[in-house]
Amino acid sequence: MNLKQLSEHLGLSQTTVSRALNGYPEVNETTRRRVERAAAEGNYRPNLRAMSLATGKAMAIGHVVPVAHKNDVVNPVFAEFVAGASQTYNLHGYELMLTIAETKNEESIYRSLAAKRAVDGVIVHSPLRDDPRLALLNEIGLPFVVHGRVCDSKTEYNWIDMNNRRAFKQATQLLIDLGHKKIALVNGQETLSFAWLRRQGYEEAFKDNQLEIEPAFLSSAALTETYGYEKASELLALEKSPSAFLVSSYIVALGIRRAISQAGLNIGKDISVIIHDDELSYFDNSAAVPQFTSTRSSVREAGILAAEMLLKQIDDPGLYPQTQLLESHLTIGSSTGPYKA
Amino acid sequence: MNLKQLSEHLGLSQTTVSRALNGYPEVNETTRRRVERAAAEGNYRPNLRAMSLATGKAMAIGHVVPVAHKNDVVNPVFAEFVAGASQTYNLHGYELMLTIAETKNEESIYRSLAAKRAVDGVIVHSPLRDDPRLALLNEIGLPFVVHGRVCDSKTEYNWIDMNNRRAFKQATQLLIDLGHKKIALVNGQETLSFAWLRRQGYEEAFKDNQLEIEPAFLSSAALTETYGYEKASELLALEKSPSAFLVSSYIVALGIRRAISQAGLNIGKDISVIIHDDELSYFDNSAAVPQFTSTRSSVREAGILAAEMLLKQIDDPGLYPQTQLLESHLTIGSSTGPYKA
DNA sequence: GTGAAAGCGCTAACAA
DNA sequence: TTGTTAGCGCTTTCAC
Repeated sequence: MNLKQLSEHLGLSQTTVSRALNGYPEVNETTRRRVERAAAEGNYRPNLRAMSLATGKAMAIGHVVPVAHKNDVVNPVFAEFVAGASQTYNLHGYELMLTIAETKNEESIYRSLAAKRAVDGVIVHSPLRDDPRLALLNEIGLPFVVHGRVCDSKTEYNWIDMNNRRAFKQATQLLIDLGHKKIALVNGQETLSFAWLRRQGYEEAFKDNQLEIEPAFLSSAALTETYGYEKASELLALEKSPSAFLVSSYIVALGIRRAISQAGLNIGKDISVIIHDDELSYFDNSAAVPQFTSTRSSVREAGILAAEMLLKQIDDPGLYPQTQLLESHLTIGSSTGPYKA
Repeated sequence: MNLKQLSEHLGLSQTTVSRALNGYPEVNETTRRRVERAAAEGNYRPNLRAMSLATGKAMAIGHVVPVAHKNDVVNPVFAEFVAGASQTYNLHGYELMLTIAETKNEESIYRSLAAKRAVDGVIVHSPLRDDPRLALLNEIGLPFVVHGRVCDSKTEYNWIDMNNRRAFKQATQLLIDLGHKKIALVNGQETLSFAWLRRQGYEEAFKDNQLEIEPAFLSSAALTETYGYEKASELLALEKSPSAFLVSSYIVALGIRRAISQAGLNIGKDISVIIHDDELSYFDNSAAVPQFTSTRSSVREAGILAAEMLLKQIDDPGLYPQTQLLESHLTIGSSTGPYKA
């Protein structure tokens, strides 16, 4: 059923039917009712393509997720974030257009998205500390919101982020409070903003407590199980091995736990582990009462907010730039007393 | 730059330019070159909306991912699968339209996707044992491929799946070969096909070895860390507690490991754990040499194949139905010798 | 309050 | 080999 058929069926013009359905005020209320009923009965939905051709709006938002290498981990947080965004788009009649981009084609993907008029704006995922996409998107004039931050940007832009720096500072502080001094940070690639900020938090806590950082305890790589396993094996074999691990991802943590088991050590007895992932945070120490908190819902919340931000931007370009910093909810009951970050 | 401008610039008709760009054979090769160069220089890309309005093809595929509850885990396999599919779509000029659907609106989402002419076909994720979506999609005539299988379907349909039944049968057999009899299966919700098939594999292995299944060792629920933790704690507190866990997801495994640590047990010494996830599979037993294998790439492969299947279907509806069963690659070196499933 | 008509940017008969 | 013309299904002036 299309507009023409519907209007013929009703004995009205396409114009009137369109106006009735789109909430124009000049339509007679009785007519509107009649039209709405017929539309519902006929299960009429405007053809999206025709609509967007006529209005010049794509009615779609692009999410471009970069993948560095063929088999790299697609950021797992991403799924929840997107779920939130999707919810917002549904509410506003927008579609979500997903593109997985290998870094080499990335520029052409954004350009072609814009040139094809496929989307009205994009969400930028996995920002780098100094991300060339900002300049690119500004150049082609495509509205965007960054999920995360670009640390080294001189220009302003829309972003929404978890407070990674603060979360890791507090997690580190917790371990220090428990008496740990040899804390290994098993981090993501520090060209990525989130990992860089997490490391800063770690370092700040050490500085605040006038403790020295052991360089061998800092590591960063793509967040895979294998990385966690190999790094932890290596560190545990050291003469001066860490008494605690602060881990940037639960996938990595799986590997770390495997190495710890294999070394014959016991988490909570011989060693402490804190996992801090946007999706999942917990503290594991048998001296404590580990209280698990998932932050999953706040990632989804971030997706909702990012999408709203972007739609607002598209609606009213004057709002630029908007920003939001969300706190991570790492709730832990520990032997040092309840801890709330 | 649009077609009109480009053709005026070239002194040709829109038709010729369009034909040249779309590879029609009747175009003079010299003209085609000229057109292609001008198009590249002007960075011309056809407006997707106009194109799809004219052709009647949406040039987009929908991926509809169901989420049962607000904070349910979005299947993590999904990201890799989608990455594969996305790759295929890029190659064929299709877009990937993502929708996160709460089960209650699901029907209307499919209907509206079809009515709005937003997509030419859909990939169905997370199929149930008896999934009402098959009938729905057949009714509205939207081409589809199921990622997974609908066990109880009487009708034929396109699907691609990992061999869950076989993988879990073999994993169970491995544990049995190692001498385990008390094997807990910590599974996903068995209304979902994949979990149901995994359980069948588990049961088959028990039957083959004439072993009795302890009902208390079978559990199924949404795949969360908390579920793993609570279920394992409960089982480990039993008088007759399991000596091995066979786990359907690495997120759940995280919780199980937490419970095992807390119970003062050692994986590989007191207890064995096999995680079998489409994304990630490994066996953890210190008596063995645990050799880790990620099956991540085969999930991506499945995405590629599913997308190809769907595009073929759209191109030629006569091919219906197509199916593919992929084997899980669980490669393990164990004390019983190398094991290849 | 309603309708006629033009146009969004492309493709595809049909003509030449 | 190229061009003319008529749509695709909607929105939106402009006129009534």
